[in-house]
Amino acid sequence: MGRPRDSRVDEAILTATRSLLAESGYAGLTVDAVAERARIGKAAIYRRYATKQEMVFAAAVHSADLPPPPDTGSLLGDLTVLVQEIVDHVTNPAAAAAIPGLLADVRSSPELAARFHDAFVTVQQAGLAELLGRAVARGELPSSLDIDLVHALVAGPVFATVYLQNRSPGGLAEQLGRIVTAALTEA
Amino acid sequence: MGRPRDSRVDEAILTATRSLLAESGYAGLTVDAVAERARIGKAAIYRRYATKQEMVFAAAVHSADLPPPPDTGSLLGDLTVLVQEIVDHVTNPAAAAAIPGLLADVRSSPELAARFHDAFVTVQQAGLAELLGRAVARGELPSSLDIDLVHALVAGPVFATVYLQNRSPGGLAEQLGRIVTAALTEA
DNA sequence: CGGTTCCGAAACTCATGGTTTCGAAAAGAG
DNA sequence: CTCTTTTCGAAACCATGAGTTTCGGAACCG
Repeated sequence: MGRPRDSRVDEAILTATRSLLAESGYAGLTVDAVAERARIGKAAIYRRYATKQEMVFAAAVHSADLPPPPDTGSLLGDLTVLVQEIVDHVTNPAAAAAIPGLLADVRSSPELAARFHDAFVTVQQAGLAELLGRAVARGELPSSLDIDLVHALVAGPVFATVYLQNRSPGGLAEQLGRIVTAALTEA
Repeated sequence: MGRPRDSRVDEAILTATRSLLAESGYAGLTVDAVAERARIGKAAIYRRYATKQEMVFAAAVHSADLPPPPDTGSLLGDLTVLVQEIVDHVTNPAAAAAIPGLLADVRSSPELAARFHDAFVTVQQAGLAELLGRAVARGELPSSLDIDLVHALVAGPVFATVYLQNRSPGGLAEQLGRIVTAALTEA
């Protein structure tokens, strides 16, 4: 009942948020600037998102339409592709600007923390679990695997390279794919 | 010349900042609250630190008086101890609250970024380089090592466990020590 | 049509980072 | 011992930005 939301407004908000994230970073992003760039009123934003964080989350993370888990036929190949996907997501300009800020804000909001975990960590771990399951089925790996540990081993170095060392992760996918494969098969 | 700074004020600021970080987190920390808890004026804070970020940095990171690089006699032992030191630093309540926030703010301030990198990344890498040098001298490792990669391999999973997965890193030091040792010696 | 919800625009509140001012106290310089 | 400088706590002050509300008007459902 009543006038329905205009989906072009939805899209304009997300697009403006992404471009401003890339331009000004997370700290420099203001809701007024998003409204101005999207040529809409602030009320239209707050009708959709309760907080700035939710808006950023929707623009930079929720849109992480993860590709289906790859099947290259080998653990090494699968892992390398998965790492590359994480690298690609994390180096996308909007996401790169948003993720550290969200990671910080998440610590004062269990609500946002749960969403972020579902959309980011759980999704990555699901892809990883699938890929590891195939390796187990092929006999490449034993079935007793600590998925949290393997995920930390895969995603952690990407984060450290990009956010701690502030380096470009070129070539990291291949190196990390080899190392993790070796670590898992040698265990 | 003139009245010197009162070192008790210095200490009161840092102590108040640490306790408030642990209580309210980074987002909930206000400069007025620090001044009130330390029973000082805000001017005394801004006389010492240009921004809230610098204050937090001084309270939570700069105080990371890193222990000297351990020498346990083996690469496995040394790496395990180093990882445990990183885990301890990162799980200290004040630092745990501060680090994600600083990591986010760093991205809009090259000034702060450089300081953070020096006090955090460079320090960890120096300890790591020393430890690896000993292993090379003992013949445990070849001399061609990518220190950035090894650092990402060591620090990354700790970050992923604590900040992404939001889990307690108990037992991680031993597991990670074994895995990285294996990865380096099998390469 | 009538009621409800949307729209952009703009005004508003409130919290907070950061600056400045105040009178007073502490200390080095001469 | 006195003058000058810098500190001290306290409080007023300013600017920004998140979030709310109000407005006149338009779009849609029943």
